[in-house]
Amino acid sequence: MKKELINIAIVDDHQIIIDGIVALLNNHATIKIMFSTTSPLALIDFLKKNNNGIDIVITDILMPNMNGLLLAKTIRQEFPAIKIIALSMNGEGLIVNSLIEDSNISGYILKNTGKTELITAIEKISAGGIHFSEEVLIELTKFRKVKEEEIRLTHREIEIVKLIEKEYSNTKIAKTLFISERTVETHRKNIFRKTQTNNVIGLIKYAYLHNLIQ
Amino acid sequence: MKKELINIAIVDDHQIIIDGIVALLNNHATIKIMFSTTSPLALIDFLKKNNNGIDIVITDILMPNMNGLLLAKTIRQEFPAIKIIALSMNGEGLIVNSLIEDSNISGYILKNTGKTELITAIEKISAGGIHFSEEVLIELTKFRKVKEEEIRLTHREIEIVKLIEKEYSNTKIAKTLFISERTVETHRKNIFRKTQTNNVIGLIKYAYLHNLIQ
DNA sequence: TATAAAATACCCTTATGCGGGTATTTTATA
DNA sequence: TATAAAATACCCGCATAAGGGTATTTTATA
Repeated sequence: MKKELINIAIVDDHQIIIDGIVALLNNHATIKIMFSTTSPLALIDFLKKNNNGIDIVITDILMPNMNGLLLAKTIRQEFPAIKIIALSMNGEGLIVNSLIEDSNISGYILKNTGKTELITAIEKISAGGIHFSEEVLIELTKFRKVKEEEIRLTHREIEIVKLIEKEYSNTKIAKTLFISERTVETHRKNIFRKTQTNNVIGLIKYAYLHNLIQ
Repeated sequence: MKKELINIAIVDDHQIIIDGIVALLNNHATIKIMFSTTSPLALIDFLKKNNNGIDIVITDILMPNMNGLLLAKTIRQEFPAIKIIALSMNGEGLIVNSLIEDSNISGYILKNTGKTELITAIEKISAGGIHFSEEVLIELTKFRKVKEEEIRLTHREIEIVKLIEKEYSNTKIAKTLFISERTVETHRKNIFRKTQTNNVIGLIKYAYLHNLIQ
């Protein structure tokens, strides 16, 4: 027995985007918006209390508090039948990758694509398919290549990167970690080698890019 | 003779937000959306060719190509009768301030506010009033305080900051700008003094924070 | 056109970073 | 418990950054 309506829940920390999506999707006969919220936790609560037929969750992936990534993982674990569409401002390489690898999302669309693509995505995904914005696919292949060559930093190394980012000198890092300045220098050298950088600026950019900091 | 309809044009680089706003405003009897585009330049073109009664322009303020700030200034100069509502993801202190000081915008609303506030804002502004989201007002007073202590970097200094961020050494910066390495060192010293930093990392963080880069 | 601001350039010294090594001890893990 | 990985620590040396000055020329702007 096939369901007629596609039931949707929306999470986005920008109320106006929710209002917008609601307004434009409600005109479609096959789509029904059951729930919308600015709080990912509120969605989880809703699903737990009242999981009456939500098919697809549309979620922003850059939200404060609990980010879209965590939300996607939670939904995946607790409500595996629900499909997820990530909605994003841009194709953030790292997040895209995490979402697809760890959360098994079904779709990823950028906010700069129009309502037509959104509806197409919803219908494809509801039918069991997947949908990714073209830009996302491009970003993804770019990122995958980088990742293969990526060497992981050790805990100690990450610790030191964080102190470098806090503008600590080698001397201060040594004092903070109760180790010799020579050791700090060694770690620093290894970090540069692994990250393929050769100065602090390159390193800090790498750290921000790979989310080593924050 | 009072006009019944409020004629609106929308600029936002995210098509989905345009679709959303269009969808939710078109239900209102007093509001008519005359034009919408992802390109600020397209709006200027439209206004020049066909300035038939646009009352309010709703514009995103963080757009590529020509930013909302420039758009606001242009509209102010060339079509002073048109009122501007800035639409933003967050209350970016610097931009908020510039918009209000230099562009005389009539309203500033955040995207995390709902459709009710948007409509209220439009109606208030159409009647000759102003409307700012509460968060924006808070951000504004905070920023005003900071700004008093803030010293502006010169064009040359910003140029050099950008090269530092590109991991250029003083020697390379000197060669790139066809100036002496001594001059670069002087600029660097002045930059550190002005930004109240004392190493490249602090400087780069400052630059990112104050949007000197990109 | 007078004045201020910006851009240019030099002097000096000390501190720190960065790159090349090698080597030992500690901690995981197969 | 054997082996690898990680963390520790030292050597040397050069290059560069950073902090303290002063001073001239160029460019805006009132």
